[in-house]
Amino acid sequence: MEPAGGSTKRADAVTNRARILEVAQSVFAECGLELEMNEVAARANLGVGTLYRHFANREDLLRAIVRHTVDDALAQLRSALASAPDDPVAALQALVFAGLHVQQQYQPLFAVMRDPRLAKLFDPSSGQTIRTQFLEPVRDMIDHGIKAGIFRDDLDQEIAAATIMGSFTSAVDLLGTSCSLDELAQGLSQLLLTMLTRKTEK
Amino acid sequence: MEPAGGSTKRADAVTNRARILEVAQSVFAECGLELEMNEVAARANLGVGTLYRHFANREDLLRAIVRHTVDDALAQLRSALASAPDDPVAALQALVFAGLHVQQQYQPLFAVMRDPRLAKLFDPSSGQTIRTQFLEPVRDMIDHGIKAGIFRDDLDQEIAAATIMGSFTSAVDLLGTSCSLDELAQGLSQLLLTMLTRKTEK
Amino acid sequence: MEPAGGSTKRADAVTNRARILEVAQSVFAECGLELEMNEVAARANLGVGTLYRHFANREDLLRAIVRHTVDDALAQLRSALASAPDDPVAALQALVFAGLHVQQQYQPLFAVMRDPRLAKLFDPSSGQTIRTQFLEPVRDMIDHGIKAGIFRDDLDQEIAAATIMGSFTSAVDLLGTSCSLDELAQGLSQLLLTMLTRKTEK
Amino acid sequence: MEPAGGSTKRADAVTNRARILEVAQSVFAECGLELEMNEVAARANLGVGTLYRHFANREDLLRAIVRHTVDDALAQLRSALASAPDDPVAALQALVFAGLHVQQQYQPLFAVMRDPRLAKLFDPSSGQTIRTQFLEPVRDMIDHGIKAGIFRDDLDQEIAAATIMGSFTSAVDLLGTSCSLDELAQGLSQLLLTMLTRKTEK
DNA sequence: CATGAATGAGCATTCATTCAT
DNA sequence: AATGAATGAATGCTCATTCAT
Repeated sequence: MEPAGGSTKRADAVTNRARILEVAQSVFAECGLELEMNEVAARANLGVGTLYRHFANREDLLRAIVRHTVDDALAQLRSALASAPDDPVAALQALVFAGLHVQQQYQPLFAVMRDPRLAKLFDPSSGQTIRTQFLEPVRDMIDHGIKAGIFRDDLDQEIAAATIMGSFTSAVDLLGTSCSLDELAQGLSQLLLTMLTRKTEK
Repeated sequence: MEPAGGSTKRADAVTNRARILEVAQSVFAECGLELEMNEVAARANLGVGTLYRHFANREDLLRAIVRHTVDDALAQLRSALASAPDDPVAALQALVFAGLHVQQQYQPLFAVMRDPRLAKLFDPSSGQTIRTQFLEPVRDMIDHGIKAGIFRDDLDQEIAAATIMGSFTSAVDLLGTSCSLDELAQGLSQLLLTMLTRKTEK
Repeated sequence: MEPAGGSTKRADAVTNRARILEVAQSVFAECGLELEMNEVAARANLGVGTLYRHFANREDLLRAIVRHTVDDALAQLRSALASAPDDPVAALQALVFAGLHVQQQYQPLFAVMRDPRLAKLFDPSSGQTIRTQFLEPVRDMIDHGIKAGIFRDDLDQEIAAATIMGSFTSAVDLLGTSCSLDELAQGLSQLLLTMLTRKTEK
Repeated sequence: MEPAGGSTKRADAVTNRARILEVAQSVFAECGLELEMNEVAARANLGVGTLYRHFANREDLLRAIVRHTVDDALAQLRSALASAPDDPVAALQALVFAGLHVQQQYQPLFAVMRDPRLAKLFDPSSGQTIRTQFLEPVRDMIDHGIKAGIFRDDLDQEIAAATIMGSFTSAVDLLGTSCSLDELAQGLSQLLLTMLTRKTEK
């Protein structure tokens, strides 16, 4: 069994957890919650036992995958917003692009995010929380835009935020194969701007 | 095992498939893709054997459930649109309400609609197709609105349709527990109208 | 797969539980608490699934074996006592014989009876109770003998009962291979009588 | 992993086997035959690898535990007898006390002594032999008592010895929780003396 | 035709043992 | 010599599917 890095085995042990998580994520992408421990182990070129050394059980691994993915996705969204802190329109465009990108990158995971069984893996409370987390950056963006006087101030921010997040998902799911991500981002940004911006005088 | 209803077996047999499907749908609502054949049979007051007389295997049953659900959901959307054929704004409102309703009614199914496992049950192509079907009624509505001169004519109809469909899902998923469906429908209709209608002169 | 009885399969189902229990008991005799479900199934010429139809899990089966054995053993002891209700000496002799017989018959089970893990299979309370049950018939016998004026009335009945039960176990365990059961019963009866009976005048 | 004691490794190595055995015995006391190599190693503050340097495999370790325990138990019994070489009654009392003590101290081991699984660890023959060893000191004691003219000379010494040994086990198992060891020793000594001593003139 | 007992492949998990460091 | 990460065979249990009744 040759560790990918080619370095010594002992040194590998240190990074093994990360490697497993990486492999597991790709298995998850194919199999969803039906991810099999044997499959993960085989693809990681590890014995099952080694898997269990790093993750106490299947649910633990699943949780780790979700957390890892969600953390990364949120980081990408926040980083996009941070790139244009003073320009709400640019912020929206950056968010749309990042949102579509994340959606595409992690499509299989988000595809399973609404599965009731996924909720059971987390505290009953946090089940709702996971998806709700994604509203936060969007809400922030809307808030900034309103305060800057660029976005309409009669928006129901919750509903607007949910709609925006949902648009990323459906755009990639339904149109992702027929358009490029850039085209999608263009069109969607424009649409959402129409929705968010003040009506300018004719 | 005697059929619970007490009606004659013969009469039952005629409608058995429909009854099973109904039961199966409710089992699916609880268990999602983890639906068990024994469970369905038991709740339908049938032996497993009889279940297999109507559906060759689990995947078959799952496919039938999905088709049945999708058909019903589409019918509800179309019927909503049909209720206001000449008033684009009313049509949108009706569609929003129907969309949220359907989303809530069939949440477990739609929650799993993008699951990689579900996709495997259909032709690789039709997986995309199923979800794409839902765009059609929305596209129709937009089209009518544009032709009636009420909706903006510079819309990317595809993207708008996807956004609208997506908004139903996220609204129910993310806000469904904190608002009533009616409140949601109100707020969402307004938001989407802002997005769709022509800018009126100040 | 030919059912032992030669009767129809359906009819077998009725008696299957008993057959499994019988087989399981003999597997238990060899393997003790490490009894394997596969082993039991194989020896019963049944699939594992069938085993699980009759016993929800390994512990359930183990419990059933213990209960079955204990019940039978106790019945044998009580029946021996009942055979000489009015003659304490004959009752002791009958008890000794039955005790040795039961001990030999179920040696492997009793060998495991003190295992702490066995206790965990039952209510924490009944853990002690199982073995304690065996004291009852012995105590009864002693009591009768004392009331009949045949046995010494200065006996600590608890300790005497425990000693008698213990003598069955050690006699069979330690001497069972070198003496016949009858010889053992002879010798042991005499010894225990010496212990129990009043000292007669010289 | 540094040995906990902080002493030098070299010095540890010398006594390692003894230390491991001690630890293993205490693990065995808790887990019985389910003793785990990792558990033993961890409690001995050693890597598993080191454990395997001293005991070729689990069975080896188990055998060593049994031998060690049996040796100690026998030594305690013999030492008790040696404390009253000229007084058969005192010898019995000492033996009873030592027997109960040993039984309590090593209850988990003796509880499992007849387990079929344990038997497999030894030559088919020695399984019997181990337990038979315990008869020897008891037989000696009886013999002395008879020769001293204190004990009855019509005793079947084998059966008497087995009964005495068995009484230790059952007394502790069945009554150990409700009486103190001293009370038990008192009562049991008296009972066994009744059994062993000559009938004195009225 | 309906039934449900039987089947057994499949999966999560454990733990004795090995061996590169 | 000591270590403990890695291994994978083994085991309990589930559930889709079959088929004798």
